[in-house]
Amino acid sequence: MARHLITSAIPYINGIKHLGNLIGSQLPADLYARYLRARGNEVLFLCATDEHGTPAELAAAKAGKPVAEYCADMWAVQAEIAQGFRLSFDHFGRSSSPQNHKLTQYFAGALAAAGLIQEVTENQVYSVADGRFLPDRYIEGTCPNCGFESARGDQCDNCTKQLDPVDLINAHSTISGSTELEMRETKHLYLRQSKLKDDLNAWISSKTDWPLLTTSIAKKWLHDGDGLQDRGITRDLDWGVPVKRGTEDWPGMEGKVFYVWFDAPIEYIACAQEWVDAGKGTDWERWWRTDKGADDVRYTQFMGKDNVPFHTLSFPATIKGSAEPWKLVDYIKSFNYLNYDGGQFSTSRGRGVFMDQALEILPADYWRWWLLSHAPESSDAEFTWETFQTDVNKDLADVLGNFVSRVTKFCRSKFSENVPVGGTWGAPEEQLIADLSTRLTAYQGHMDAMEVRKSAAELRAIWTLGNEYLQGVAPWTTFKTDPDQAAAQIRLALNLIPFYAALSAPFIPDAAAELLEAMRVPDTAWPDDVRSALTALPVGHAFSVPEVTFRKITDDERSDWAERFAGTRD
RNA sequence: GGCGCGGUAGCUCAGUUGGUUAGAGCGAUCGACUCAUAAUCGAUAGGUCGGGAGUUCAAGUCUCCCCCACGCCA
Repeated sequence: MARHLITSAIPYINGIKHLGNLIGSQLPADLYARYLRARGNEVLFLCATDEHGTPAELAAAKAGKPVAEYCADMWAVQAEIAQGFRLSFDHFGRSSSPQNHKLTQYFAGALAAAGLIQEVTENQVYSVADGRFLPDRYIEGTCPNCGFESARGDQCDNCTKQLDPVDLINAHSTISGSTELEMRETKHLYLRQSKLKDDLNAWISSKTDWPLLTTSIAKKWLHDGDGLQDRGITRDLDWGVPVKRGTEDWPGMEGKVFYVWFDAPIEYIACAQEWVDAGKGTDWERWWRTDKGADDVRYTQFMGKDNVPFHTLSFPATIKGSAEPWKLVDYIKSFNYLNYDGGQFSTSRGRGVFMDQALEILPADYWRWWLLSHAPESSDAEFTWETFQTDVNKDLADVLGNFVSRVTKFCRSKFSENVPVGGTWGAPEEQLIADLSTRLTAYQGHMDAMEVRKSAAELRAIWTLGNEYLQGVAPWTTFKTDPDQAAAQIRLALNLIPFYAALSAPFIPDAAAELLEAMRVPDTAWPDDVRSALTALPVGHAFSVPEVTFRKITDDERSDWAERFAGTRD
């Protein structure tokens, strides 16, 4: 069996993520991780919180907490919600961990030694009242061109004219409102990505099997304008990884930290160290160092399209530039955006459903199924309450849930709560096995290829085969003239339940577990062979009729939720 | 303004390297069944594949122009 390293883009720390964020990386990554584990592969699935940068500092200030405390609290919140959605991370780390601090500084040292770090002195806007340098997005003023009052430091959103912060009339800090701004000289480190352009280009060009979305974004950044630009990797902030060259101080860089986009991807590696230090694993290097056993690892990253440039270029530049045998990503699966009811999900405006709210109103499996079966793979996708209600009711309650219900209840009323004896298989059963085998092969093919929507459609078709079979052989009719034959039919149908549970677990793990429990099957292997899987339950095996596995979403609930989540989050 | 992803049945989407009557699910209509969460199963209807021009024996599928929507950027 193969070894798979899987990472999901790490969510930013400042608040709870919405469903669009969830389906953009963590959820499909979890689907893949669960599937590969079920198929017997060795999997290391990592995620973490991305904690550094100005937004975290501001959010902490707004919450009235020291930033370290705020981040620790929010990490705990996000970890709990991730658990609520059954995201099966082997470790959920933090980019602020000591391991990441050390490793980030280590990479900076290696890049410097390779001649890929350049020290640049530049002028930036400094806010005396805030006591800090201000990124362009935190400076506003009146546009000298059109008079728009909320023009940002880098451009006017009204007339689109490109601006310099010094051009603005009445320029002020959006943090404090202070107009006491001045230009100050400051020194920063730049990663000379341009020197790695050819190497990165050749590498990206060799990835012909990557999603178009991934490679097209990468190539745009490589070739647009003057090509790949050198990138500042330090900031004048307090909260972050202190700038060091390995373990040594970096003269002239005192009091500065690495830019969040430099240290965040390195957390993928540091997270594996955290995983070991937490006592969950024994050797992280065999996942990350190709000279120490990671050469047979297949590394897959999941992310939304906004993260693609950093994962196709910036982070690979860090890895390649270090000239050390770190594991490079083998496959990048990227996703478009999920829209909410005709518009965008909006964290700032509280528009749409957020992860904590979703779990308050429905079990995780409902969301997992709908989001995955509508994953925005080829283009942006649309969430509406109408489709959510009809799809979930139809797929989960009517097709799968009701199948389990009709089979177990029929058996209980005509036979008992034990797998009945008697009868033999004939043509309909052979046909069912053939059909299931065909679809199982297709399902596995789509899952292997990370074709999420197609996988969901195939799984649903497998569920439907059970209903088709029952409708065809009609055990309720057979029973009147040939109870033994009806027993054979319902025995087969009962066996379909654990079979479905095994195949469905990557999508709907809780429901799958409930079905196995009801059927009194302690554990189930992936059904490589359909025929043997459908004879797994021994005659006389006791089971119980499960509770309603999926209740339906009512019209009242749908309209209530549509109203509740349309506006502002309180 | 530049760039990017799209524009396929009422809705959500599939459509490999151009090749027979363009597919699926939902919804709709009709029928079957009655074991089941008023569930299920079957059948039928529904599309000038955004518009136009071109290449070709043949284009949803390639080329050019235009329109629309969304996103990114300067």
